[in-house]
Amino acid sequence: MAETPWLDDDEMAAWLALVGVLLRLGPALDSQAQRDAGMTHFDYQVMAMLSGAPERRLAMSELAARTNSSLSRLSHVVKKLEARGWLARSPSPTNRRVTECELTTHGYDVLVAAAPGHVSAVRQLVFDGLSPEQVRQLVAIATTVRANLDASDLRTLDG
Amino acid sequence: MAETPWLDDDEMAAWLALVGVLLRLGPALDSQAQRDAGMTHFDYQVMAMLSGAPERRLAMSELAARTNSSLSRLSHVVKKLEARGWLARSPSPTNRRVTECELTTHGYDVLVAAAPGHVSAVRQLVFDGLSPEQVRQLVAIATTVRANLDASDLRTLDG
DNA sequence: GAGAACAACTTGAAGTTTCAAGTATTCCGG
DNA sequence: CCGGAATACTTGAAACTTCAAGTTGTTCTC
Repeated sequence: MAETPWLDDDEMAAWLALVGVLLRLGPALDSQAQRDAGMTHFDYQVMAMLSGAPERRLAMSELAARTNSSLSRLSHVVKKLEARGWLARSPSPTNRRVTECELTTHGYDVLVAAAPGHVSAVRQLVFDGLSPEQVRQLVAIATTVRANLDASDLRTLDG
Repeated sequence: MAETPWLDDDEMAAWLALVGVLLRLGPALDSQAQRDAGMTHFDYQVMAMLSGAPERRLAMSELAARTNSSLSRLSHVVKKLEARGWLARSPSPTNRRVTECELTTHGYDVLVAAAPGHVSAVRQLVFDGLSPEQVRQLVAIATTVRANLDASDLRTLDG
């Protein structure tokens, strides 16, 4: 751990505010999606990523990467969504250890129906009151943090 | 829902980056805290908030507010931490429906031992690579988003 | 071209969080 | 000061996520 310089005032303020967002935004999005569309925010993300892929199809591991989730988490969720008929799994024709996931027509319809409410929630919860300038700042900041997270994944923290 | 203007390019970029952070930062912090201190990041937050309060004591509802959690979630977690001897509950002397929570000496020691690893993780995962300018921007942005979240809590979304 | 590592999943159990009730206490209007 | 609302929690069940294996298939190395 070596030496650990404490957080300065700005950093502490940023950290507290960020934790507040972290802890509240997830539940808030889940609650909206659950109420309006009977799905989790993560369910929505999975279907949205599929809908944007060619053929509305992706390998599980690729889908996990694009939804920022573990393969295990994805596997459980996909099983649930498959049971609802919103997507279907099938073995990849080219690599037999790969499972591909495809959004069904029904799933696509459900996604389309859920989209406006989702976008409206994101607007209300995140972008309301932010200037265009701040939105650009947010892109830069969040991108840097994501890079930090990716780097730490590899080093399992602390190196 | 009224009309729903879609997200523009900057907003979409910000949203995707933010979701990435949202989905990865929580687990990353949990994993560090679990590995180094045998606790959840949320457990840490609870104990840290108590340690900063006068007498290291707070009512459950106040603690819930300061940790951005539901009372129910807090209640379950406090029960767990109490079983470990890290904190103790007792009825408030002044208001009989209030339960107060106090960090024990042992709990304080555990917290102090966990702090350096936690701070180091926050530094590594969040602040690494951010300029002081960006840290200040983050404060402003996160504060605005928090205000949005608070506002939506009251209106239960969509008004 | 075996066998060892590795990669892509799946699964069941354990831990966490939410959800829906339920209980006890305090507040407030008449 | 009575009764209905609101507040402050607690609890058990359901839903979700992680964790630790386990399976099957691919790739690499000698």
